[in-house]
Amino acid sequence: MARKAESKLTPAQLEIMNLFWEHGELRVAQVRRLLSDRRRMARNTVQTMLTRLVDKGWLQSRAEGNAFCFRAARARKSTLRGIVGQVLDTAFAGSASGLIMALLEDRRLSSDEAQRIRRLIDRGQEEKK
Amino acid sequence: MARKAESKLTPAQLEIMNLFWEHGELRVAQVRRLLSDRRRMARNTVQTMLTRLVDKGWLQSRAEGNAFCFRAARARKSTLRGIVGQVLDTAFAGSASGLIMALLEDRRLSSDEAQRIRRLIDRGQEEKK
DNA sequence: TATATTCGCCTACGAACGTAGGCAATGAGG
DNA sequence: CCTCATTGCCTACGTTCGTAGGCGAATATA
Repeated sequence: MARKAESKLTPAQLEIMNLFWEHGELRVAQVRRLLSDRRRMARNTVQTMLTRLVDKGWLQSRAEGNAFCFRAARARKSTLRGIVGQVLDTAFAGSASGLIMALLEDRRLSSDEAQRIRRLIDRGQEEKK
Repeated sequence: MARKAESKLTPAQLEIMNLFWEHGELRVAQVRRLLSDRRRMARNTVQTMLTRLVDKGWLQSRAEGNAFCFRAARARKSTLRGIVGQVLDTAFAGSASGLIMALLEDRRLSSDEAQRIRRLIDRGQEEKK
């Protein structure tokens, strides 16, 4: 599949991408409205960001009547995988346990989450065999 | 402790900080030499980056003779914790298991690492009680 | 029909980054 | 004493990011 250069997303861009992954297809005004809860910005700011995200291949746009519809061009899953991989390499020298250690220092897990994670690890181990 | 605004490190900056966390106190020329393995840059480029890192409180400098010595001003551990926390919030909406899931999808763990991580989780759970 | 709203597009601007050139001082070697 | 390499400091330049203003077209509304 040759992931193409993965031009890292900034936090603000990621925040926008999250909207698309959650809501599917959106128009500029909708993005702005959804975003307004946590981050107020002018219409043109949103427009610019969307345009740039299209330029870099994170969004696709489709003309619908007089306006435009945007939607995510890459899956959330693989994107997050890329982000984690990036952090893993640059900050933790590839040590997954190092990363998880930092994670656990920062946040206490709920028993529920701990359980879930344990299952994930076990499953990963099984597949490997 | 009031972590002060944590003005995020870029990948290049993190690469430099890693050198300081590993080697302690360094001068410009040394940084450049250590860096040259993976990233060749002019002396002044290194100098500029160090100056900026000092400005932002990531490094401290100390005059020694005619030259300067730099060293990390913040601990590696808390910095990494901050980075992970940032990713956790912006990309995974605070879901630690989501992050770990992405991690496990990207890399197969060695049995060794899996074991270590399980221990980390168990320990976290014990402390909580 | 006249006015207000919505939208796309072009342009801009300050900050931060990565990159680096050039100059002045200082110290080492001949 | 003169020359050369090292180092600090100031300045600069192209790019990306976040922010947004303004113009013109289309659409809705009075």
